[in-house]
Amino acid sequence: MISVNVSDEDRWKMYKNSSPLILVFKQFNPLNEEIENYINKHTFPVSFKKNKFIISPIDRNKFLFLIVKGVVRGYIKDGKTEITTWIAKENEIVGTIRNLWLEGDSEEYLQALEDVELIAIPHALSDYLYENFPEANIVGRKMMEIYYRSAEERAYLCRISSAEKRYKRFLVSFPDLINRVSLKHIASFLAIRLETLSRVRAKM
Amino acid sequence: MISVNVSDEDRWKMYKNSSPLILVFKQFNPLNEEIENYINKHTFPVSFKKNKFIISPIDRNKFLFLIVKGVVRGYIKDGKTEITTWIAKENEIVGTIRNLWLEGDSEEYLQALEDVELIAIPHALSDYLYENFPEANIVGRKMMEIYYRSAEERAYLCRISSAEKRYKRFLVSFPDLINRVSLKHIASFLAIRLETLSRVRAKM
DNA sequence: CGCTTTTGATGACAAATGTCAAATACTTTT
DNA sequence: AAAAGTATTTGACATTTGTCATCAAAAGCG
Repeated sequence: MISVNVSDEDRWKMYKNSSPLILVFKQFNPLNEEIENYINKHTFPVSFKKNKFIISPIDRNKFLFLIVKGVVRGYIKDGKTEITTWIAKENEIVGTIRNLWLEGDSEEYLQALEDVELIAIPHALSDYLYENFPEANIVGRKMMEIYYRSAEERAYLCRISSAEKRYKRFLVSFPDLINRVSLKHIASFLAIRLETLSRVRAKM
Repeated sequence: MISVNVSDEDRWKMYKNSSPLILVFKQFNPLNEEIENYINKHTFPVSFKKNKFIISPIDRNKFLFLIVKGVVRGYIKDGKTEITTWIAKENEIVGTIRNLWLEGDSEEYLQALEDVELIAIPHALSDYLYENFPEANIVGRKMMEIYYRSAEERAYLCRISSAEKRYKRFLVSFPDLINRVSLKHIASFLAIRLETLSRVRAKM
């Protein structure tokens, strides 16, 4: 379960009249007061310590999360090995989009790679906003376009032929993550072993 | 340039009162008559022979295309090698989404892998629909969610550790493409060499 | 139909990457 | 500061995949 502890309560009060989510949404479209109030009422902050898992199986598919502070990775278990499929930071929204293409096929996990502060966005809220506020669909559509592009970049990145070239592309595409994420996770994201990444870096 | 030849004209007449695009959109949300008319007026069919390129540099970023018939691949040139990043078939919409994350960095091409029939969707039309019809944003948002999932699947697929496992995943995720796409392109999509794919298949 | 081009399969070998083990460097905790 | 736990590097070697050459099969074409 997602636990709301004391410091979360404080943050909740702090954010009460203006969830950081509002600022993100407003980058895409103006919002009226009614929708802002609704968002403020139905989102809440949560925090996780470094290395903790953000979604327990129980809460899977109940929330999306805006990252207010910190870095989060998403990964899928393929037998014993973990495959990191994305790494996200501040002002990005993460979480499993529902209606998985191949449901039940492989489970996705989210893990905090730093102490993180998140805003939880219940899927029930998204549903309500999409149903009742046309502008929510504008915001959602524009954000999905951006997330689609970033997923395409990830799909391209891992098809680059050599470990070295993939790493170089990573440096260009995600320059800010290099110093925040351990090489272990970067290697997993690049679909190479830690030792190979270490050698690629030594050579450069 | 996109050329509209005689048979395209015929198809245009045939589709005049109901672009196949309408049917696709209606799977996501009802459309009123006004928007239907607008779509019918501003989309048009085009066709390409097998192996032809669908977007010339001149027309890059001017259209999306609904695939009515056939298979299309998208690829990016990485030096001399082509990297196939997706393969799409009937009822999917393809084309470069504007506002590339890293613009000018790498060029994306579209190629017909069978004789294809497409409906061209000018970006100007998308813009107009999003501006003037709230339901267009509902349709767009829902479609982008689906395309996002499929991009995530592609990003996951190519991170699977061995050629054989990637191929097996491909068989499960894209069963209908096996018999329509040459192994050359499947190998490129799986980020392995044709010879490797050939050996993986021989072993199975 | 015969010719040419493309596609796919296979062998021999090279190069890249993975695996395992150990050493070193960093962080965190006590 | 010492101890314990991670993170990263490095070496030796195994395995996978790529490369190049060749051949056969299939598809396209006059």
